[in-house]
Amino acid sequence: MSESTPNPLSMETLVPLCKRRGFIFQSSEIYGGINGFYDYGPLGVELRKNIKDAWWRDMVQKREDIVGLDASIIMHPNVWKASGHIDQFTDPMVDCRESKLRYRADQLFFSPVAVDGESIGYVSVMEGAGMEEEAIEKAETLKRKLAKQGNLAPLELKDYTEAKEEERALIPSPATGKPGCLTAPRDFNMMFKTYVGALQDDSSVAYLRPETAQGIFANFKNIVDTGRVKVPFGIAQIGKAFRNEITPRNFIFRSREFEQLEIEYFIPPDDDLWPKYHREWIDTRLAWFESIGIPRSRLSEDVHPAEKLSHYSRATTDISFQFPFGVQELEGIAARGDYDLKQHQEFSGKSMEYFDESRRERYVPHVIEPSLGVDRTLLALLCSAYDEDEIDGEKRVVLRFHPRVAPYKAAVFPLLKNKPPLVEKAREIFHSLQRRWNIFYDASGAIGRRYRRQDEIGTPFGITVDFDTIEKDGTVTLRDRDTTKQERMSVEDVTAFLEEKIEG
RNA sequence: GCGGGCAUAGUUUAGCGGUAAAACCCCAGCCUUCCAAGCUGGUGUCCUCGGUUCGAUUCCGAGUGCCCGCACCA
Repeated sequence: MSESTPNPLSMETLVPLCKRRGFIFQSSEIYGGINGFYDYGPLGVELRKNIKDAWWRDMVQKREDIVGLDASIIMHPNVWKASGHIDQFTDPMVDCRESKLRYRADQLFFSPVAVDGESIGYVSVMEGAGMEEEAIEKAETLKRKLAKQGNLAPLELKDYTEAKEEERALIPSPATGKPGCLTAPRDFNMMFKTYVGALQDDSSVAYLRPETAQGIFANFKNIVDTGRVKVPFGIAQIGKAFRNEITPRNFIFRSREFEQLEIEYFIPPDDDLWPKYHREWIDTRLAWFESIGIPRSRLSEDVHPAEKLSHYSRATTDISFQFPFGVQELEGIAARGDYDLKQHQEFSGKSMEYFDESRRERYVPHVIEPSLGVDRTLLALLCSAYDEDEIDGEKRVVLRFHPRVAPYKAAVFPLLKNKPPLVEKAREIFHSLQRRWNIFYDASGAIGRRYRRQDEIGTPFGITVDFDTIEKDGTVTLRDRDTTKQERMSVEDVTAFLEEKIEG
């Protein structure tokens, strides 16, 4: 669509447009705003809903092997113990006051250095392949600096979370080598905490879910028992999730409240099977992005290197999008093995085994997880759709949304507002189309202005009632957003035309 | 969380120690037979709270928000 144009959109252009046209507002703006939360206005909510509907239609309703679910946001706290979020969503962080660098305390290692039994200080290194050699080198340097003679005692590397307070004063920063400038480890738990019931004590603590996936795993047994599903099959869910991000950034890209579109696709546990399913899902998802108007040229596959994989993951491939602020993840497609179901089996004491009739055996299925952010997709759509061109020497801003996701599918105009027969006919056409789609009606201002207004909110078609419509042949003009070309067609043909463009 | 920058109308900006301006947008009306035309009218707590001052939108402090860098990001 707009692939040929360079489209050098900056966030400084997009954010005001989103506000001006009612797509996205900062949350609680009248109170000064709240960091990391956003509200969707009249057009944003339509765009959002169209993304979710398209996904649900294509991933759930049009497939025989996927069923839907809508689990609650607050679940039993043990769900998060089993999933590992209570322990591992907490990353103890350490700041270096000198270099302003930040480290994860569990990735930072230190050791006392002793020469002939006399302690001469500490060394610190970052976790990594050569960290032991690096530590020895640093210890030698320290020994030379202090002009000590003798034998270096073997180093004992421990991670920084185990450092005692008196040790922290002596441990140098790995960057500057200066002792005592590292802070104590501080916890950043990313889960929002709340209390269930009237009593606000430790027994009533609950969490807002940081991902929708666990609601699916927690219902696996229910769906297997009642859903008439057979492996391989998937469970899909759309819902809000919450993460207390340290630094929300880049508009709605990383916010503290966001919505996920997730599928857990359960497959047999054979080691040679999952790569095939993983690949299939990557291809399915890429094709879907293209079907809603995100050009393939701005999408890429990023394979997570083995050493950066999460503890549960066998392989993760991100589908990334070229945002104005860089290439960033839209969707993660992870091969999660049987980690989650096994964890819930252990913590709940309930069997998560599935009986495979065709193989006459029981197993805990493995899973492929395509996990997408609605808000990120919406931002990617806005970035893909935004374009500027020139009509008769006038600059035009146009959002070239695919008709399927466009907030309004068409706008209906009487050519002139002060001629009642035109208005009457336009209202009639508007009401008739409105029964099926979200349609805009506008009578105010010059016709050119009305077209431009619709261009800027991405309405793909304009339908104008003029004197030929009421006096001659009953045809209207249908104006195309992308080309600005018009063609005449009968009112009856308009419906078929729109249907073809939107649903076809 | 750290460092730097910024905050005036819906948007983009100007301006001043004496209660604020332009353009565009938006709304209503007039006019208008297809691409932001014209005319008339309308819409504003200078982010918040403190301090200095006779007087603060302006100077100072704190808070909040936004942007950039670092770090973090299941």
